[in-house]
Amino acid sequence: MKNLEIADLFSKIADALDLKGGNYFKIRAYRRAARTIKDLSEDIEKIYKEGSLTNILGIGEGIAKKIKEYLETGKMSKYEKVTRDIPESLLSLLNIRDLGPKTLHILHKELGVENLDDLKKIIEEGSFSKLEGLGEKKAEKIIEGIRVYEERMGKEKRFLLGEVVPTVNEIVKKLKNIDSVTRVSPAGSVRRMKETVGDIDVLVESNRPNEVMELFTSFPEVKKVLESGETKTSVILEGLDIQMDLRVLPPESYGAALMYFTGSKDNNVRIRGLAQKKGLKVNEYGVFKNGRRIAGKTEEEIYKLLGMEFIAPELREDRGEVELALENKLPFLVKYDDIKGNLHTHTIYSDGENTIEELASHAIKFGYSYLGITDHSKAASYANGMKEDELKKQSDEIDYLNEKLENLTILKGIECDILPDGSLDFDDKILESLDFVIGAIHSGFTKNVTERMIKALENPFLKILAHPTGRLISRRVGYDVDLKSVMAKASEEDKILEINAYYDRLDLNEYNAKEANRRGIKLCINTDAHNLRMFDWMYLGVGIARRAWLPRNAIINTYDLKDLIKILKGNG
DNA sequence: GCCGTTTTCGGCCCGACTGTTTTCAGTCG
Repeated sequence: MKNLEIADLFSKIADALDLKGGNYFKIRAYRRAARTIKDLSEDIEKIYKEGSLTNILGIGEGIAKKIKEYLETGKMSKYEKVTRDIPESLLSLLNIRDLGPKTLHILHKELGVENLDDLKKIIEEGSFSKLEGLGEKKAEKIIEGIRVYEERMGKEKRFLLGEVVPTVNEIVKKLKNIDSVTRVSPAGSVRRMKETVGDIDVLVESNRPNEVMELFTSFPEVKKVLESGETKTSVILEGLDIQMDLRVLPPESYGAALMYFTGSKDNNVRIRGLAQKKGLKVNEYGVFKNGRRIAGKTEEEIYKLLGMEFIAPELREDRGEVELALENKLPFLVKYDDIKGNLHTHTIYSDGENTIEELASHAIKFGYSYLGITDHSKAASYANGMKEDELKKQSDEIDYLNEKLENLTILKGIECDILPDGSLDFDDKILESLDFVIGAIHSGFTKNVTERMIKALENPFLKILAHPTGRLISRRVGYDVDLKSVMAKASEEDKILEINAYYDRLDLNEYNAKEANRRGIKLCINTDAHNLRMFDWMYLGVGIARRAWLPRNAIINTYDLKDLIKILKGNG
């Protein structure tokens, strides 16, 4: 897949043009194309060969031609032309906060800055502040920007969604406790449930913004205040060292502001353009007609006024959702409380921290009607995998508990290792005695993974394939696997793929989940819980499913027990 | 560079905060 390479080229073209003071809209078009291509789930080469590049929103004749050139020759003359006189070391300086294209262009032209060392030097020497329009304060801001930039080695720092949500919830709770605050909501990529986020946006409804800002900036969680005005305050938080932007707006604007600060940027641009054609103006204060506000209290009334369906935050990425909303054709998404059970959990029988009974009472607290117990099989020695006799003992315990429990059914499952030869870790006879079998690869990540998965999927008792790519977002790319072939097999054999909701896995990711659904493959959202706290991750998995536009019936653990068993037993 | 149910040309979202300024440009989201 050359998607990322190509996206990167367009992104650099945009940066280079930006630096040279090129046409704003042209730059925006390149940036948008870069983002779109980066987000594509399909191989761009395949799309090119089908001749359907220009069917993609934001890719027209010009950009399609450049993609064609790159795919056929390995070069993109436009890129080479615009970056000829701009070293890459200069372009990357655009990632420094408070140092934008205009300033960098001047520094390059007037003082010959080409890289980070040059930049540091001219600031130290004082020649920076001598330039017109630049002063000491600006220099200080850029020095701070350089510090952060170096810490991140020039890369954009992203945080795992699951990593920041507890902090967000904590701060939201505190903001709600402020007297003059009537509504609070996370916005931005946190609200859109992106698997990684760059910063935290929170929106507050209040008629006393100054009071809110003052209280907020004195929270112990706040490490440093970057800027603070009447409607917007930016800070760096303790611990995660993440930027958080707080916005405060009055009730009549809260919905408009929520919509705007939720984004995405591309979605906003599209909505505002749409409004403009209808003779309306949309900003974070409301919808205006001839200067008069006609909506803004809630997102719902704004969408309605614009003649479109409500768009769930998870869909707001400008991937065609605006067009569908106008035609009332948005998918009916799976909801967070549609989930009726967790089907991948571990107990003290293998590497979990809790007993079956403890998990069961926790599942009841979640309002679940079933719970799948799936401890590791014997090959998973690192995880204290179960031998045959332990599995039997566990089975007896589950029978006993099921007699006792009224509102929950415990299902007998196993997370069975897929061995190096693609066979499963227990005999078919044992597997047959269980309610369902999850297959998983836990060793040999680079050894014939595709073949092993395909062979395992042929086993009639394996129903669910766990964490199909094996990735850990922050730590490893995952198995060396041809997911397309695995999906083809899963579709043929009527098997289920897991969305593992553990916050560092989120595997399948949203793109793969969408592809699986397109192929008619059913999915299952599990938390892979090793303790009670890990049940909480379920909402992350549902977030992925919603971002993948999945309807409820694509997810088997939204089904009633009766229908679920039919599927797990292969009669569904 | 992209795009079109008034348009194949002429538009392209809109505002907050800061610093260096006396009215605005740059940066960010």
